[in-house]
Amino acid sequence: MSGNDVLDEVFDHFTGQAIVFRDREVLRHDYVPGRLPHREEQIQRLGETVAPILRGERCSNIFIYGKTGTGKTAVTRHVLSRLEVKAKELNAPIRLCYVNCRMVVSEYRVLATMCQSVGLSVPFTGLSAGEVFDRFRAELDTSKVVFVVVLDETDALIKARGDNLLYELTRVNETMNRSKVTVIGISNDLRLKEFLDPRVLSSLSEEEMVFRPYNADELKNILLERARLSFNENVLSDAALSLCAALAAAEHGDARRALDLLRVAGEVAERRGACTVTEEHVREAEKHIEHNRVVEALRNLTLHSKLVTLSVYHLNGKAPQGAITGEIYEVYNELSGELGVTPLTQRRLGMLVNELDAMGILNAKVVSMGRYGRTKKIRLEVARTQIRDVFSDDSRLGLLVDYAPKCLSKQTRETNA
DNA sequence: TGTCCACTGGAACGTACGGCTT
DNA sequence: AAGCCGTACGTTCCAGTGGACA
Repeated sequence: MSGNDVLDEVFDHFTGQAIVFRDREVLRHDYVPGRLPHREEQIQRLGETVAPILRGERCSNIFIYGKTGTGKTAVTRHVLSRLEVKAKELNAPIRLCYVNCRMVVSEYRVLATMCQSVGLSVPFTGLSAGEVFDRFRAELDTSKVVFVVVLDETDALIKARGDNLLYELTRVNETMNRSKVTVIGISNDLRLKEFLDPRVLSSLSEEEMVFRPYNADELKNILLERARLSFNENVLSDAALSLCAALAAAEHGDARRALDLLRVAGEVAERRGACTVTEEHVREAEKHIEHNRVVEALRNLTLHSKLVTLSVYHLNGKAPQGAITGEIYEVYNELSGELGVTPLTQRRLGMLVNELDAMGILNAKVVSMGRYGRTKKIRLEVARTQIRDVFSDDSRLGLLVDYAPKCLSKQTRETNA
């Protein structure tokens, strides 16, 4: 059979029978459903808080905490979109601006996005943040309007750049005559308060909301609701749905994760030509998602981070219980030499290890070896085969996957002696 | 009980780069 | 063209530290 025949078969199979999905878009993260089960209380509370805006008054700043997939963003978007509609009906002047600080990670870009939403275009770079802020304030104050800015994943911005922007935003109302600004901060990190200046904290948290994680039953209801819209009738087995809910509930009640599992399980079933989505498809989906996450993360690492990972890979081959920073630096130096790259300092390597730890590629734990100092014990957190697969495809690193570091054989000889 | 190792991790600073304003 | 600015990525310096060992 030629390549074209194979493809024809694949495509025919896919288009001929849309058995599984009715509308898979409903399962995507950015889909805002009409109803948000188990968040009625939060919707009402947020609604009550922002309602004064409809009378042209500024409402309290709001800070929303909760882990990923607890519905913070969905509730906020839902309430604000209704607010916007109502404001239009009543002719109340409002402007909404939504910024995801993980995507828009610098203070400057956040300001630029805010400028955009008041119809002010600013250059990509070249101005100081202060200048952009002044322009934003001046433009906003040319008319009487309530400006609501939602800073989603604020924790990302604050950890990277500090709370200067938030400080400015909370004080901006003092210097404007006509317009008013309200800030809605959303954070995945409940400990964010520790990073904030007390002055910022007090004015930002005029109103505080905490979103508890969903439990398995609640997740099941959410999934049921979405499944009705996204799957065809009688396709999804109850067992598969319950499993998605249970797996996501075990992982801090993340609805996003549950929806991902459901979508991918549907796709697995579709690919296999199955008529129903079963528990087995969900298990398969779980593996699939994790595998993709790791492969993507490994592929996108910088050269030095890849070299560090590879050094841990080589060391863990000899000592699975974990290698210490000094050893890793030695192997890393040798690998860099093989590639003809200037190695980074040990200090920098320490930071790269921390980053890899945060990404879940490595596991680093500070340990004290008493008389023999304090260091980090570092292990690979992903399967060795995954490292092999991804790095073997890399044009530069491919050769180093099977390379035997000289400093390692020396160490082994010493321990044997 | 004090010493001392092998680091950790904070802070300040350096450099290169793209891109704006004047 | 000069002077800034933000960003990314890195270096240098150094105080601090947990706990085995003498």
